[in-house]
Amino acid sequence: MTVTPQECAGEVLETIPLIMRTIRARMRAAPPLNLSVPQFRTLMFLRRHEGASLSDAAEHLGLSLPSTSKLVDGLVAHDVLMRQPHPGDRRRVTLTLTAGGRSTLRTVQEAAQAHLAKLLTALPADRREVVVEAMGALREVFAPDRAQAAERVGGRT
Amino acid sequence: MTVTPQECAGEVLETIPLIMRTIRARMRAAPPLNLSVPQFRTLMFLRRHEGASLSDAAEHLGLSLPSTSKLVDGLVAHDVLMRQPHPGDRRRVTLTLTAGGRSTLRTVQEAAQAHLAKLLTALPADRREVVVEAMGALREVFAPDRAQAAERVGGRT
DNA sequence: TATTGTTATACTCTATAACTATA
DNA sequence: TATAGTTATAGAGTATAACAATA
Repeated sequence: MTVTPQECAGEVLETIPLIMRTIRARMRAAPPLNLSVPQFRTLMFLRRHEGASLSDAAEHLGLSLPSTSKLVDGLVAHDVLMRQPHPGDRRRVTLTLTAGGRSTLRTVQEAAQAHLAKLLTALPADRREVVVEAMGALREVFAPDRAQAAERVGGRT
Repeated sequence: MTVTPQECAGEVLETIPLIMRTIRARMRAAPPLNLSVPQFRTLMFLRRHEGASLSDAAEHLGLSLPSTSKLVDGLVAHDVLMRQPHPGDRRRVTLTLTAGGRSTLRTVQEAAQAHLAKLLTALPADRREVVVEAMGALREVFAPDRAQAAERVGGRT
């Protein structure tokens, strides 16, 4: 069976928003902080890129600078993120997770991942493998710079 | 290689928002109407379910009734959707695409799908097949009622 | 009383345009 | 002049709570 790009695109268009809905709902429901998906992604990025600038974050997130700035406003207001002056270039800001932010992120990530994992137990292992392979392929297509395997919390030990 | 649910969940959590970002951006950029993803999904649903009620749409979309009502407000304002009284139960509304809405939806869907398809040509056919299989598996998990193959526009002929 | 939908209110997400401060 | 970021403005998405109309 040969799958055309059009067919593949149709499946993606049908399926991704559906999954997104579940991810969003779970993220918002996860204590201790009701993070939105963009907020979560911002924290994930900053955990991997300590002290990144606003522009760095905007580029990674695929958002405009004003949107990113506002996103950061919210995170700072919730005390999970710090905006600090950049030593050496006073136009820049340096973004860093607070200790609480680090802990919140860990908790929320584990909760969201655990919830998805629970749903995914409905699939046999070989179909989960297909899903993992597909996710890799899609990251190559949609974000060639981030095509490596995702971070694994609670994965094989 | 055995893939644990946790690993699989991590990959999904990393990848889906990324793809979603691209889908959203393309949808908003597609003439003749800058549809949001929820607006697009609403129209897709109503094309398949002529004359559905607001509650039907809300359930399919996974949204609250007030959110759905507001979503419909916007679509009606753009003349792509009609709200009509339900004959026989005056509490209900009957949602129907306008002729323009039908045409707009077709155009936007084809444009979005074509854009994704173009990106997906970067994958060899066997990896696209893996993606299609994975989408099917994920729909089974996240929307058991909609696990059939997606509608295909421009697929194999 | 239960169901269907809308209004009120309050956040977040997102963009473009205009602006400030620094290099 | 170019770069980094913020503020102003605007529209969409989303929820809960309160309400209105109909069954």
